[in-house]
Amino acid sequence: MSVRTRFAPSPTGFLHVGGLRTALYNYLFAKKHNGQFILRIEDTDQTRIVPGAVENLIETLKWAGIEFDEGPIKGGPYGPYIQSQRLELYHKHALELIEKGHAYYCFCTPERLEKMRQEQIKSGQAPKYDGTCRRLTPEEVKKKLDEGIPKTIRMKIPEWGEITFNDLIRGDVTINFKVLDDQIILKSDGFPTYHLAVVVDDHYMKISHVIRGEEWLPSTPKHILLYEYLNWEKPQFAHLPLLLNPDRTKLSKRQGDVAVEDYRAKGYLPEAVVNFIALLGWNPGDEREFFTIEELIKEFSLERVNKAGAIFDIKKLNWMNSHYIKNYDLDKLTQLAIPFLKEKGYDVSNFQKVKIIVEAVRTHLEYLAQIVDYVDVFFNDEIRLENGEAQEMLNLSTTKIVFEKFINKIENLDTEIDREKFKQIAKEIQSETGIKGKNLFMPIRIALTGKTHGPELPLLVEFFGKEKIKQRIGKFLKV
RNA sequence: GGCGCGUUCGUCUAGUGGUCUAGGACACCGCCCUCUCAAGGCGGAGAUCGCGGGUUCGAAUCCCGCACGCGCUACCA
Repeated sequence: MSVRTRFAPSPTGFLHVGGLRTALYNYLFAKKHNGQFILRIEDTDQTRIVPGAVENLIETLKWAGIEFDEGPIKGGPYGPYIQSQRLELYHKHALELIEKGHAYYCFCTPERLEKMRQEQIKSGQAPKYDGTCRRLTPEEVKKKLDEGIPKTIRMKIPEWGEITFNDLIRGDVTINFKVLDDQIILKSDGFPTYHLAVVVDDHYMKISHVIRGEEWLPSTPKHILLYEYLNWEKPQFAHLPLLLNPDRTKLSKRQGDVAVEDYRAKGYLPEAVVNFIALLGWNPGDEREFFTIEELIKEFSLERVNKAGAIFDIKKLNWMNSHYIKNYDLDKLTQLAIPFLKEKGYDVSNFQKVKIIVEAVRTHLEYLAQIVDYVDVFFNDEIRLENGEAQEMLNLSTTKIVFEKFINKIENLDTEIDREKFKQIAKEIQSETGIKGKNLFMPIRIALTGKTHGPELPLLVEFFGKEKIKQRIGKFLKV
């Protein structure tokens, strides 16, 4: 049987980093086994739907490099892949469950249910459906149905016994039926709840492995029961540990960014985000840390997924992202950096110049949005000495010689200056005058920028070009 | 409250009975490199393996209990 996994988010907003990891693991597992990865939209709660969320979800997965084989828009042999378009299927099987005696109509109002729950909690009991409608006679049911009273359908949980299932990550898990509720599987608005929809869809879509968050572990017995009631073959289950806030609660807003889009907007690279997230809860068993998505596919296995939740450590993500920034294709990186510069009003019309800037400052960046903190030196034409040390360097007796030589050599250049030519010139000045090291370079840096530290000098020189250099150095030569 | 799952440096983790006086990475500190700032290289500090009992010649690794954390307990997913 071929491996088929799925990522099944509800379209309630942005893609959460935890969701991205779930999607990634599903994708990696499917691809590792030459299987298919399916995207399915679980929009059975009509009250929580956010317009545009599906498009956004797809776009974000695409950004991350996670491609699905079947899903909304793209289609596939087992569609539609949006649950709100599969309602008849859920109805059909809900009815089948009633016929087989595994489910029943419930006419209890939400108000009564809520009141019942409150009383149960108050008296120290576990909140649980009291079974009122489970005990209705067929005649009573027919009568209420004929009267058109709003109804839901509940699945029957056996009154005693327990169920044990094997989780690929946690091993055998046993849960007693006593603690399970007669869950509503079809709501009064005609939509299924998660429990019915997930089982029906996973069956029809031939999902072989259900890989999802740990929050689903306690309700897995309900799903297994449904498979058994419907006489369907069960998939394998794997429940992933949760991603946590620094205070160990479930990763959430309010404690930093949780939407993948937030990271994208700040200029985190998709390769870095995917690499980092893959390592939160999984490791290759050796000490490698950097992986392309292809390498992840090759290495991934559920056996090496951890059981305990992992704190989302932004510092380590920053380190990993900075590593990717340092090694990224410079043209691509420049393209990605341009919007941040543009937004601050910097002139980005000359791509080659911008490229020099990016090359010069990339070692400082944890994420691209930070680039604007380092580029002032390239765009500010008003040179002002930043401190006494700068002045002291300029006062050095050797400085005047360096400046004169430098300008002279620049003027004799029949082409524009670049980093290599600058290095050559510096070498010449050194051999001709004996001035070297700090006394040679620092005055030039200061004359060009006013500052005693900054980007690599050869790149600054290449960026400014002959004219600007002559202007700036000339200014200090006159004084 | 009930049920379930989990627990190795601050964080991500390696570890499946002896090679663990517990390894790697991030962050932190120092040194080297260097015109500067970064980057990079090298090194340092940092974990009584949640606690208590067992089993065993020997336990981070197996068993039991406890504690703590998290999750679930909806006509939400």
